Amino acid sequence: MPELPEVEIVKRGLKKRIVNQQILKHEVLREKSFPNDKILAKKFLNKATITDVRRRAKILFIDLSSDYSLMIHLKMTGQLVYRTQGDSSFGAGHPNNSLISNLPDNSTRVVLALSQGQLFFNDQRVFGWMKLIPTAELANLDIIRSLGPEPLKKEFTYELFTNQIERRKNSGIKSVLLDQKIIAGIGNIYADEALWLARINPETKVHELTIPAKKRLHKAIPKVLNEGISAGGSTDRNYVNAEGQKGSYLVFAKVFRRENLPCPSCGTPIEKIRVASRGTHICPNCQRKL
DNA sequence: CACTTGACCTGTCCGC
DNA sequence: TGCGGACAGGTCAAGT
Repeated sequence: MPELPEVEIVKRGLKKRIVNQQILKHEVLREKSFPNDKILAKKFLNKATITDVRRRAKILFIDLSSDYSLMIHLKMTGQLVYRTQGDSSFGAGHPNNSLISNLPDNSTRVVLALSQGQLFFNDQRVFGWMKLIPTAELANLDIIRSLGPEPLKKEFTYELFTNQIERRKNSGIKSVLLDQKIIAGIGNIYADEALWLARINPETKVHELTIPAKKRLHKAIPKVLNEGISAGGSTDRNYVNAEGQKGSYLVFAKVFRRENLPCPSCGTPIEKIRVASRGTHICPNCQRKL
């Protein structure tokens, strides 16, 4: 579900609302979603104050005054929704943005009671997780250390981009874009969008890419990610922001989930194919194989 | 080592 | 309406 733009939107929403609040207690409705030592959780989670909310790749960190952090991965269907009691201001956003009306619901896995509201970790498919980890140890975790560069940071130069993708020169470019060790934060939606914008067939091997194609792709990646953020994230099914509102339902998407609709560039019907065992959307005219 | 595939879960949608 | 199968935004552990 959530890719870099969606996780970024959740981060911003949470940061605005929950920093400086105290965690009064927590309730784990599904063990797999928060597989922590219970004594540890009681000691370092309850009574702690939230000091910051951060993001790296698709992973969120909620830092605590106990020097521990909640590390959260939403995977496909995870949501983090904050509510205050009887708050009527929610839902005042985009007119298409419907709101989760009842919480907890049948996908709620963990509830944090905060001093001024409640934070719900919902996750229909139970692939996501949250873990309590000493803040100082986060950067040393394998899962963090092995991540590729953040594509919206200055460090994401053309040279770094090509060095990274050429680590997998015999793979198809789409599967490489999805590899978090190569570039952090791209998922299935933004991979398809970036490849369309760069006019590259997703099955093209990295070593077959021309220099102009690589330059187009390097520019396309931050462009589509920023568009996603501007649109408030994209909602295919489950994604909602920290207020429980959906994103702009893929209004910015040029190919994703638009099979049989005309390509915005040339009018050819978009096709849905399978690449690296993922649903993949292309314009067969603009994104021809070499 | 590089690369691909199946598994993890639950819900929904589509065709029969 | 019911049932089986395919599919869904992500990542691993296995396999070749």
